[in-house]
Amino acid sequence: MLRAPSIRDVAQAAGVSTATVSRTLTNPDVVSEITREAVFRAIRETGYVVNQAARNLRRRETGAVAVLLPNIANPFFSRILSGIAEVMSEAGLNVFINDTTPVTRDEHRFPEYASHAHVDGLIVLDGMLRHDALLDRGPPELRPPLVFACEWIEQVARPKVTIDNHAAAAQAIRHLLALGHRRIGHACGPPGNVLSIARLAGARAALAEAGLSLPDAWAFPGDFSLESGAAAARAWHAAADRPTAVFCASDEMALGFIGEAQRRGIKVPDEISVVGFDDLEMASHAVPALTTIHQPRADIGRAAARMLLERMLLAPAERVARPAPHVVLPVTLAVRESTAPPPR
Amino acid sequence: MLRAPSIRDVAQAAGVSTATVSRTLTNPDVVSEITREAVFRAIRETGYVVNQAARNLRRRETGAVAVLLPNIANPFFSRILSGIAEVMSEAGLNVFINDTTPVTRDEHRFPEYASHAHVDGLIVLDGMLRHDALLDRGPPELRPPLVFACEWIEQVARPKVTIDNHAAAAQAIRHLLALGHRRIGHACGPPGNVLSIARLAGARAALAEAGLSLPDAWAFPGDFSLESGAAAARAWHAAADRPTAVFCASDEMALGFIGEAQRRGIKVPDEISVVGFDDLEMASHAVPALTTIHQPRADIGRAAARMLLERMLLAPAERVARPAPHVVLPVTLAVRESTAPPPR
DNA sequence: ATTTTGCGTGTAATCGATTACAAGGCCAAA
DNA sequence: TTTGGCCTTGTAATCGATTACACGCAAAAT
Repeated sequence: MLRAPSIRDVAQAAGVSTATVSRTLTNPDVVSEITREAVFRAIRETGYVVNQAARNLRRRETGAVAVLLPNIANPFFSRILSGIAEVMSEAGLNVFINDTTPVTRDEHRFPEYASHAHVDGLIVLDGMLRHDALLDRGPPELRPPLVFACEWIEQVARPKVTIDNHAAAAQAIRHLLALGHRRIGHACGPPGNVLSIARLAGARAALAEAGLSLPDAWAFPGDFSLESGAAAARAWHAAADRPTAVFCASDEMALGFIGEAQRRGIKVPDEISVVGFDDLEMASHAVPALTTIHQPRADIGRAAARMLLERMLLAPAERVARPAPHVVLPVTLAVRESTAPPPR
Repeated sequence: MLRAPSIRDVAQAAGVSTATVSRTLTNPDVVSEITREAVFRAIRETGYVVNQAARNLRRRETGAVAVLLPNIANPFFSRILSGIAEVMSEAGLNVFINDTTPVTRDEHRFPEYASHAHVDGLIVLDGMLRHDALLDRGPPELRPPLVFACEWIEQVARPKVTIDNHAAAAQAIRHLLALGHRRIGHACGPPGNVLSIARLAGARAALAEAGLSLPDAWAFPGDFSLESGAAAARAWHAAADRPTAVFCASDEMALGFIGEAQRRGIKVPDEISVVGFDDLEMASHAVPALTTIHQPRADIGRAAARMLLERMLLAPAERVARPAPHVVLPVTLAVRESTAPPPR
């Protein structure tokens, strides 16, 4: 029966003990040069690869971190993942990616991952996870360090990397106000989502500054998806009294909205201005190119990954005691072609 | 010092041996009901979670599979990943996702993952990996089972799940021919890529059937990206003698092409028909909605995952001996609004 | 010449779960 | 009463790498 070469085979081939092989691998400086060379040669000859399971068991760590996100298929997340993967692979850590809602939409599944037995750390991009699932897993010292990125859960005090959604939404609205719009609607994100709430509140605040308000009829329900953007466009089109501009909670919604509007013969931005949120790659290639809030997605991922690495270095007790930092990354408004002064 | 509860703690709490606890977990039928209950109660009380590293070490497996893909940020892959994750999580396996080109574009990095020490199986979605990296890793019995999905590497004989790219491209071209087009161009995928090659060849074959050919000047270079689609549109627009239809090797290219064309005042499909490939979600929401080849992306992922699970059950020697199956999933042409008879 | 210092290496315990094997208990058949 | 068999459980070896500790030897210090 063929078996993968183990550290013993290497030790034998090099004529040293397993301890020396192990040291050569993790701390080459402490062994003499002659031994080191012999060990490396033996490793090459035998084709030895360290057995991670054994290493992890002994070191009491797993060498992996997990990312929990609501939907892998959402292009918004992909660049954040690249950012995370970039930092983590530099640090020699594997990244598990876990979709929290593969089956049902509402009950965000909480995978076994949260446990120390599986990963050394956790990055959570899903604010809709049940917070008790995150908290009810044994004493805090035993739970792996966790950081939130983009979304978060109010009840769970942990480090976060986010943008200022409230201010960004206000900025989008102010852009529309500056163009002369007075009748402004909002295509909302999924109800209950922290981002939806903050963006709606920011929009409301900016409108209030100008002495305006957002009538309920102009707060179109949605869920960040293309389809819900299209639905918002239909609702907008069907309304008797309609706004001259719509701020959408995501680019997918904005693109869905514009597509549906154009399909109905509406001219964008001549008849309706549309602002998005995220700045997906598609935003600048669409016609009209989408005016939107640019999020530094790769930076968010990198920052979250670095913050997690930092927390992983802390002793458990210290980690629990230390306050959770909150990094807020700046966003910019990318003004393109989908916004213009209101008609007439 | 606080330590996670181990199987010993459970055994002690339940008043049994660790062997019995282990059996209760993996094979509940062999222990008596009374003992079983006691063990489960003890597990609940102690908050025990099995230590994966220890289990993996003993069982000589890792409980994880890896997916190697060229670019997480490409929306084409996301739904394939969902399909893979769905099947794998049902099977109780973790999925590592690994971007093979995080740093440099050309040298597709081959991660440590290919080794048995890290994963129990591998799904490769990147046909540009250096094949020697895949093959030069010790004796074949020791390498983890591998299946290709979407893309593949000719030199590496392994199970694959793909579509018939040649036939699909031919189908797209025939659709344009049926509309009356005689001057048809192609926006190509990245050079050297198996998909690019098959799609180009399929397009050529279908043109040849009709007694036509694809002039070099109408084979616009590209790399599947939005930007390269826009570049193709610029090249098309600048040409003195131009085709009345373009078949793009990906939806992103098609959308980039259409965007750039529209931006230059060209009407799609009135002045140029465009066909895509993939059927991304965006395809049906764009204006005009994109005529494209629909790929069953989730099915591809699921099929690849199932095939990998099957191979993982085989004894190493048998796996090496057995021929590699090739599953070809059917595609359909989604005819929408971006194609029409040629002008005049 | 003797002691000290320190470098390089080996021995052996350890991480936590699994499982082959042995053994004990109980009941039925002889 | 004894024997055989089944069911349940425990003992202990094992997976492969890491690391505390000890030891041997050579160079430096006394």
